[in-house]
Amino acid sequence: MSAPRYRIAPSPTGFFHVGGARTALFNWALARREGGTFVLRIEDTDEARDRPEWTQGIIDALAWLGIGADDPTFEGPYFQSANADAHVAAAERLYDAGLAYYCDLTGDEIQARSKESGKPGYGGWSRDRALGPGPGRALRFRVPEGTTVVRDLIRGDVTFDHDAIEDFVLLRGNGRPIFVLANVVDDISMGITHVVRGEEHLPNTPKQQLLWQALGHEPPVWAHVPVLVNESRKKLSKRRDKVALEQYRDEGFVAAAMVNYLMTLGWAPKGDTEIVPWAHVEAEFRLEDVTHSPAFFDIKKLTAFDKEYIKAMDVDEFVAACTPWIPEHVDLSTFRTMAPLLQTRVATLAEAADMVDFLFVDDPTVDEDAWPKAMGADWAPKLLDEVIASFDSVEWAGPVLKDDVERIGGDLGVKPGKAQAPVRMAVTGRSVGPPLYESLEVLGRDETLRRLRAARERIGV
RNA sequence: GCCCCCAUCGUCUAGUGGCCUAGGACACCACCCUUUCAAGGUGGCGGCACGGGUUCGAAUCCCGUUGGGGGUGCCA
Repeated sequence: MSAPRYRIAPSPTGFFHVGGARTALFNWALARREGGTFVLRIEDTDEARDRPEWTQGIIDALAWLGIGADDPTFEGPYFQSANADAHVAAAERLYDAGLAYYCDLTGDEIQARSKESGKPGYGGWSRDRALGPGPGRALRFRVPEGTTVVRDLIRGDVTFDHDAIEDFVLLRGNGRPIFVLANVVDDISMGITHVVRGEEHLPNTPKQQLLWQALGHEPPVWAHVPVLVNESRKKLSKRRDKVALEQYRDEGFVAAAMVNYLMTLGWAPKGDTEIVPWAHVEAEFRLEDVTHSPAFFDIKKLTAFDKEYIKAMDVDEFVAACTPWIPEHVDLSTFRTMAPLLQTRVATLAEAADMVDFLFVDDPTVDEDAWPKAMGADWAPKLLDEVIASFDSVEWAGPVLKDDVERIGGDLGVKPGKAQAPVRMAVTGRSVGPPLYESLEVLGRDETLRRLRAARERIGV
């Protein structure tokens, strides 16, 4: 048997759907392991052709996931529209062979007839009228009697009665091919052997299989993966759900985490951990093991995966990954010394710079809601006064500063956890953040004292 | 309406007739640790939709019910 060829056929709509991303990953894993190829075919439309950035967006999104154009496994992108002549030619071949016929009924007429007869849909009105091609006439496929069995690698054999399949349109009245036709013709001409796609395509599969056979080819191996749903178990939609892969990328999710998480939707690696490297996925993933039921795309769990991946990075890797979100005014070497403290604290790469931004601005932005709680205690002014006095001359090292603040707090009858609060608020402007004394060490004596004095002044007497 | 798919903790899943007193992960809760927040550690909560079969034995096989989802255009 020759090398398998997998494909995805996304329609460019301005963003890449996370569900499409998962399907791509499934195909990619298989193609790589089996020494096959992975074909990207854009199901483009007139509108999309005027917007090359949409197609580029898909390519960029795939590249982010690690599905790269520089890998010989990858092929494409191809464009459906480039093959339009072949689609029409195939349709005409079917007409010549008597497997399709022309029909002059309009949509309104079909509806009227359906209403009159009480039977929904197109009733095969023009089947035997022997109409030739002509303006406004659509070419319909003559669905034969019988049944079609779709052999699905995930779902097993699914039987469809032809009675329930209409004589569907191949060419529109204007002569342009319809999606199903184009899809099959392209799959055939590109030598696709495996069609792994979303479950929503399963009901249309018998039509495609019929077309494969009518065109004289053995149908490919089918596999329909469960859809991704939202919290109300509806298919993820652009309108109400966060489905654009690009959005997660821009918010600072780690690509490897996204890849790993997406793979666990409908499939699970053996063992007690779901956090597994791609190499493991590539070696272990089997379509036969894919779940049958829809999966909820859970951002909370994605976030948990992201934290794991961020924690596991080495420092340089982490700093490099954060770079796109680090503003100009941030000193990179200072950021790097703080980095290990951030890695256990941030959920996304974008949060890191923000968490230590107080180190790099003239004055920290004060969280006014948190201020009263941190500064309101009656011992707070006194503590600040003594800390200021002591910090003026104490050795400037984190552990020393810690002992100092805790000693002063202790003298006032305040526990270590509470004692640091006013200092933290004064210096960082917030009640939560990275470890305080390490931050002070990095900030330096002069700036720390300046901020402490400013805060003390704000409290007044 | 018709067709198709699906059904294990809140969520993602393991489970392919005895290993199941149904396992893990995320989330949640509690405690420990602790300079805030995290991280880490320990423990807890929580599920086979329902009803019939088949079988010595069913989460697992069959049938039905209910529930959910998808498809059904001269859309892609």
